[in-house]
Amino acid sequence: MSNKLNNNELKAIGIKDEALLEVAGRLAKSLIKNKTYTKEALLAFYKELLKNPDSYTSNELFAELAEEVKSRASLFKKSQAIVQTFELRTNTLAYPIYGTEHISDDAKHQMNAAMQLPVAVAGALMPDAHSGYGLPIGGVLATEPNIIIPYAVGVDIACRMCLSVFDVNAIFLDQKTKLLKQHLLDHTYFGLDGENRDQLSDTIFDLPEWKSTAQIRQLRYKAEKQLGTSGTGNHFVEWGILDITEQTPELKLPKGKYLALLSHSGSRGFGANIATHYSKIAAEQTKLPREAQHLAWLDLNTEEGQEYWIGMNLAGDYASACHHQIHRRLAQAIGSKPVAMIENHHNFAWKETLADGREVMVHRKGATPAGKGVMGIIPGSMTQPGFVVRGKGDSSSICSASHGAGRLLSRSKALKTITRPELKQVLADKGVTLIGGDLDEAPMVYKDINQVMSYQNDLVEVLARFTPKIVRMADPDKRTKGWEG
DNA sequence: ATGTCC
Repeated sequence: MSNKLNNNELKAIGIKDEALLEVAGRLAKSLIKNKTYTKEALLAFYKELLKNPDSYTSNELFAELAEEVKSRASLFKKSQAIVQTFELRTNTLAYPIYGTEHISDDAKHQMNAAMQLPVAVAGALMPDAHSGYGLPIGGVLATEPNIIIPYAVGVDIACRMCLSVFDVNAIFLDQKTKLLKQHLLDHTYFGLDGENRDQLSDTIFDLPEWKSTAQIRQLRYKAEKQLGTSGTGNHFVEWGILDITEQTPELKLPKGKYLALLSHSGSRGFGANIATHYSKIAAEQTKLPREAQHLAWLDLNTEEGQEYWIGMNLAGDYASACHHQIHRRLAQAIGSKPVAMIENHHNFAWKETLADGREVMVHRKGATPAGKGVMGIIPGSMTQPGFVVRGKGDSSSICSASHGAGRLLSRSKALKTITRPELKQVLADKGVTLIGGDLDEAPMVYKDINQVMSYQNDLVEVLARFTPKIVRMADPDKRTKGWEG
């Protein structure tokens, strides 16, 4: 006879989400083991507690479960906060646009709307900008310091880059192409793959923030399963050649060509849930005219604002941990350790101080932090180089730079116009091996990165150039078309 | 970006 209640038995009486299952299961194990309750008696008791959690919040044994049930009930309750309606300013705050001739009018109109928000302080549009949801991708927006706009951070909170540099000659890439390709196949997981793989241990879940809100507790199990996985769309893990052109302490190595690993991904389902949940709450609390409705904000001086801030920052730490898992697995596979690691968020918000001394909240949605001396990575495409950069601290750009080349073609247009043979040809011409990847991520959907970089000479200094050689992305979307090799 | 339509 089992001495514990299994998840199916608990689910049958209505204990469904992961955080509740954990608490109820743990409690059951000890109470049944020490014979305080029989299984049947405890199930009956749980049913009663679910109906009436308030009656058990001061019960020594069951307070934790009762509180958890109560917090679950209030999670999606409509916020009691005051609904406030705002008008846009009639004047649009001026902002610089880098590479304006290659940026769509859509993206500019979206940025204009952001610069009419009553909470806007400053902004800038990066040379890879294109239209997004709310703030354009490539948009930088500084607001009053107590304001946070979920859609100016983006749905993939802490989408970020991570580069590992190995003290291994780049010749290794040609000599061991097959082996390196196999390592990517064995040690990277995209989309929903790999949720049941063996995990490396990680201290990320020791953070107390995982216990901070009901939503975060509820998402923890999913986050554990997805730790160290990549997403879909433009996410990738790739081996390539890092050509160090400036000797600098940050890159540790002398000028030359080295093996390097570059990854692009974010906070997976965890961050997406935080983002959509608080975007809804922001839209309920902050009513704005139609052209700015997706720029609704939360005030950090409210409970909801504080919760988003905690969730966003935890998503940042989680996304970073995901990259580190990927890099650890692949470093182990090649039997080496990186001598340097460069990384940066490009969908995030930070409390910063402008050059004139004003305290602000800087939202970067598809923009690389480029404060003075701050290291970052600006990827190009599968067939164009990415760049290791050091920020110059340029104040007009709000210490920011582009987060890549930027899209030239929308996903839908790319899927209609680019063919599989065209993609194969361009990869063959450039000597790039691709595992997975759909036509809407083909290199020709992106702007010319060299041109994009030419617009940001005042914003960043290039220290090294990364050329992708073996790329892994999510498999093509099976609903649109198959991948036949 | 997201178990991409609850």
